[in-house]
Amino acid sequence: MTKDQVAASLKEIGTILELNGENPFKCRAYLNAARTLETSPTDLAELVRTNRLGELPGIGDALREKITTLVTTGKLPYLDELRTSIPSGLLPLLDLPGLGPKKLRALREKLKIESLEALTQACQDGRLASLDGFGEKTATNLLDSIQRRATYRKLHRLGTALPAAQSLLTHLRACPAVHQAEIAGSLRRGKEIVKDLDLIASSNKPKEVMKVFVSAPNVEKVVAHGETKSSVILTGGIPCDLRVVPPEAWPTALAHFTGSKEHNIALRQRAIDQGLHLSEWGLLKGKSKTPLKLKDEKDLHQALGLSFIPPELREDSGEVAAAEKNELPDLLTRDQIRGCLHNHTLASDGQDTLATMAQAAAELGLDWLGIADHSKSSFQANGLDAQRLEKQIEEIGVLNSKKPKCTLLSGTECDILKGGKLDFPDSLLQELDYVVASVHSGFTSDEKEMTDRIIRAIENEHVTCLGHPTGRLLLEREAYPLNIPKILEAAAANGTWIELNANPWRLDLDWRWWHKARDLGVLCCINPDAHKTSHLRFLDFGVTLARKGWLRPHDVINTRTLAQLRKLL
DNA sequence: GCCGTTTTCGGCCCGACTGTTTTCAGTCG
Repeated sequence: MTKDQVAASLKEIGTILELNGENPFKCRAYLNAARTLETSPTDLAELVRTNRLGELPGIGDALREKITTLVTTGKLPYLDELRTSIPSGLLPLLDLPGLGPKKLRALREKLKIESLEALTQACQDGRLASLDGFGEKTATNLLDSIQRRATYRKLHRLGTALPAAQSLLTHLRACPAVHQAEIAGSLRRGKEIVKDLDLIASSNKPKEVMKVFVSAPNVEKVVAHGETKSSVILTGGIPCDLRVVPPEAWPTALAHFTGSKEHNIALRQRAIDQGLHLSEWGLLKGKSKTPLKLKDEKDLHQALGLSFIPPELREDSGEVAAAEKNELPDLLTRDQIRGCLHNHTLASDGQDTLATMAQAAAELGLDWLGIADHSKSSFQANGLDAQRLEKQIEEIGVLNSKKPKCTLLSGTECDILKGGKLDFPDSLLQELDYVVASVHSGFTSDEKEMTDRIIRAIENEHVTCLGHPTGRLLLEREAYPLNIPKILEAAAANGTWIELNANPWRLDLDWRWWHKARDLGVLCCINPDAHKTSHLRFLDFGVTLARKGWLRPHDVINTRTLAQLRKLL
């Protein structure tokens, strides 16, 4: 059983226990363990084999035993038994906003509700409203939730969420009552997928700010409208929360609403250990009612004995311990990016010419731009054959002879065929400045086959960089099965770079692996995979995700000057 | 169910909003 499958099983246990009215802390222990596994970059099978599971935080004897059983046998009698205690239609009901374990339990015991249909019926015929603790409003809201279910459940890619948040932010900042306003939540932490948008503002007139917020042009429905907190659904279905705090609470509030939840818990625990009390309203010393004076988040972290923790790192994955020892990495920044390697033109499936792409890259401040059009086996993308590629190499030579602001490099995005053979012969590959090798076919292979296939390409001396390593399309297509630790080791052994594909649909390799990759000595290449000039801006997403993966400037080849790059190549 | 250099038992982050209530439980982030 894979790590994600084990994590899903633990989550299921925690949820069923909640529904059965178990001790909430016991439930949380299972949910915490699931998260620990999901975020741990280590190989689960390896941990089990070497009996080191217990070293993970939050995993004690009971969980170690259950995880071991899951990994080695693929089953868990305890979970099977739990499943028989609840009907299959019950769990999905928990996804409805406003319906938690306690209410669902009451509905099940008093009204025998065990499915969406039964719930809808009870809301409509008045039985639900007549229950203790329920009422008319609850029934209406639940019916509304059921109707909007698809919308509420939707997740959103960074590429769509960020522009929506920025436009709301502009709307808020135009309000004179607003002191400061910022994007918070998972979006500020640079998550590749977000559930909702979190905005925060400081003001002495919160009511006015809230009024401006709920009446913003792209608000479709107001879910909650309070003095300091409101929730809306935007057209397109993205939920958005706004919190408004007085200006003096800005640093603690910004930190609080940026999260993550787990990071916040770690910080609050740290505050308690130091005789302090931390909440969104401020940092209090002992029994004092007056918050310490803080200028910004840096001040807050300092007051807790920490160096400043950038938002991207706040996932409770070692950042607090590193900040305590002043060992946080000096993260990559956008202005350090000088070029990128994986871009397309009209020759294959891109929409702009070589010259236009070079011009656009220069306008973004890039010194060098690699062109890597598809190879011949990618028929669907009008891949180049040897002859057309030779012609492109010549064209690039001509353009470069005019000494443009941004120098072009000749490359290819060469298909890795089944079995690991490349789509072009070595004799052609060696004429190029570099080679990005990617998989575009045969996604149904099993893990071993796909891993071997890719490693064979990594071992080819002409392959510079592995393109979009897992082939995932966020919220659309799963990654193909791959042993990523093995891929990373092969890349390290052969000096092959790994792409961080910055297209918001991909963001592949996933940020969760980069810390490990970095420690293995694997170099990262951030690539927009641009199919038109406007896509070059995807580099911003790439930088965010690289930061999230703890990458420093020298871990990323995009920071090299053209001369340094040529030497490396 | 996990955890511990004050604790091996008794804690486990903290607060806003809603809807149902006359003081609070449930849900959410």
